[in-house]
Amino acid sequence: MEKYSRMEKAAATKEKIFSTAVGLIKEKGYAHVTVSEICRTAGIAKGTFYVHYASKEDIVRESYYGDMGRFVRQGWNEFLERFPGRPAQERVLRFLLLELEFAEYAGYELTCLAYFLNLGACVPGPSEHLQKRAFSQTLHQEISDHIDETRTRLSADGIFTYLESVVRGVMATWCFSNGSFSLKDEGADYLKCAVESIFPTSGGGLPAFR
Amino acid sequence: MEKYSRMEKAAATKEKIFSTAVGLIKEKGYAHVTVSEICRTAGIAKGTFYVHYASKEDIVRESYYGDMGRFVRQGWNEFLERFPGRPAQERVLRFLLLELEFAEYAGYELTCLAYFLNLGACVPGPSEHLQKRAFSQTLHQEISDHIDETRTRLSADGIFTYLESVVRGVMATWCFSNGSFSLKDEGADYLKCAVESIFPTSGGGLPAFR
DNA sequence: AAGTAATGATGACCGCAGTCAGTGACCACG
DNA sequence: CGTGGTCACTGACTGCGGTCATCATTACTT
Repeated sequence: MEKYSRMEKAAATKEKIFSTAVGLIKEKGYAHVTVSEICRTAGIAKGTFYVHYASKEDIVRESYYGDMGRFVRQGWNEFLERFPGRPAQERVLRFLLLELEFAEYAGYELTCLAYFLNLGACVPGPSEHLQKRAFSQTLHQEISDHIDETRTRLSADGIFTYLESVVRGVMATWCFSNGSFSLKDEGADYLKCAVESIFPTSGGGLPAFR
Repeated sequence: MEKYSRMEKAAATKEKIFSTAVGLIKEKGYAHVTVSEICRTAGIAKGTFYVHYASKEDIVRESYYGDMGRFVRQGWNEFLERFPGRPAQERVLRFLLLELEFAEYAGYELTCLAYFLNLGACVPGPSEHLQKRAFSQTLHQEISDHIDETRTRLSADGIFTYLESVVRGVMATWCFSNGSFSLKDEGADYLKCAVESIFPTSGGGLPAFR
C-alpha cells in the first residue's frame, strides 16, 4: 500500500463509506440497510461514519442530487446540441421535463425518499441549510433571457419559483400516488400546461427527443 | 366515576392520548416530545399508545388534516354564503387558496412536518394507504361542474390533479425556503397563474375576502 | 352460573440511529 | 530529533420508536 497523507486517507474513507452505502441501498432498499451494516461492510467503526456524514439520510441526499445534477446537465447539453435555437417555451419545458425524467429514472422509492429527506431537513428549524441545486441556475438564466416573451404579471424570479413549484408538486403527487402514473406522459402534460401559461405557444408540439 | 362500556373507555383513552400529545407538541415542538413522555403525562403504558395509534407521526397527521378539513370546509361555506354565484375560475381559486391559507395558519413547522410525514408514509412501499382528504371531493366536484368552461386538453381528473399538484408544489417550495415568503400573497399569485391557465378570466380581480 | 371469546391495557424488551470520551498515527515546529 | 497538538478513527453506550407475549376485564354463549 502506498503512503497517503492524512487528508487523502480521510477522503478515501469517505468515498469507501459512500460507495458501500449506495451499493447496499440499491441492493436492499434504504429502509433495510442499517448504519452498522454499512460500517461492517466498509470495514470501519460506526463513529467514523458520523465523522464524514451527519446522518444516514445524508448519503441519499448526496447520491440523489449528485446524480440528478449530472443527468440534467447532460440531457440539457444534448438537447442544445441537437436542437439549437428553439423557442423559449420549448427550452424551458425541456429543462423541466429533464427533472421529471430523472425522477422516473431514479425510481419511485429513491425519489420519494430524497424528497422526503430534503423536506425533513427543514422540519426541525431554520438552522439547517438546504441543498442548493447548481443546475437550477440554468433554468433561471433561461427564463431571464426570455422574460420579454412572457405574458404574465410574474417577475423572472417569480416564474422560476412558480415553474419549479409545479415540478415539485407533480413529483409529490406522483410520490403520494405510489408512482401510479407516468411522469413522462401525464406529468409532462401538467408541465406543458404550466409553461404554456407563461410562454406563448409558437406552433407545433415538441420534436421527438430520446 | 360513571360506568362506561368498553368502547367508551377505549375512546376516552384514545382521546386522552391525542389531546395530551397535541398539547405537548404545541408546547415543546414535535422533535422534543417522546412517546414515553406522552404516555407518562397521559398516565398510560407505552403499549397502549400503539394500541390506538400506529406511530408517533399518526398524531400529527390526524391533527393536521383534521384541522385542515375543518378550516377548508368552514372557509368554503363562508365564501359560498357571502359570494353566491361567482364564476368558476374564482370558485376554484378560492378553494385552492383556502389550502394555502391553512398552511400559513397552521404555521411553518407543522405544515412542513405534516407534508413530510405524509410523504414518509409512501416511502417504504406501496403497502401503506394514504390519507384521503374528504374535502378534496368539493374541488373535484367544482371542476366537473364547470368542465365545459375550461380551455385545455386536460380532463376533469387531470385538471384536479394538476391544480392540487400546484398547491402541493407551492407548499413544498415554501417549506424548502423555511417559510420565507407569504403564501397568502406570493403563493396566491402562483395559484392564480395556474387557475387562469385552465379557466378563462371573466373580468375583475377577486372581491375582498377576509 | 360457568365457560369462553374478544379486546383494552401492560411493560420488559428489541434494534436502531446517533454520541462521546478516549486512542494513536501523523505533522509542524523547536 | 523530540514533543505538543491535531485529526481521523474507535466502539461501548444512550435514548429513542416500536413490538409482543401476557394479563385483566368485559361481553357473549349455552
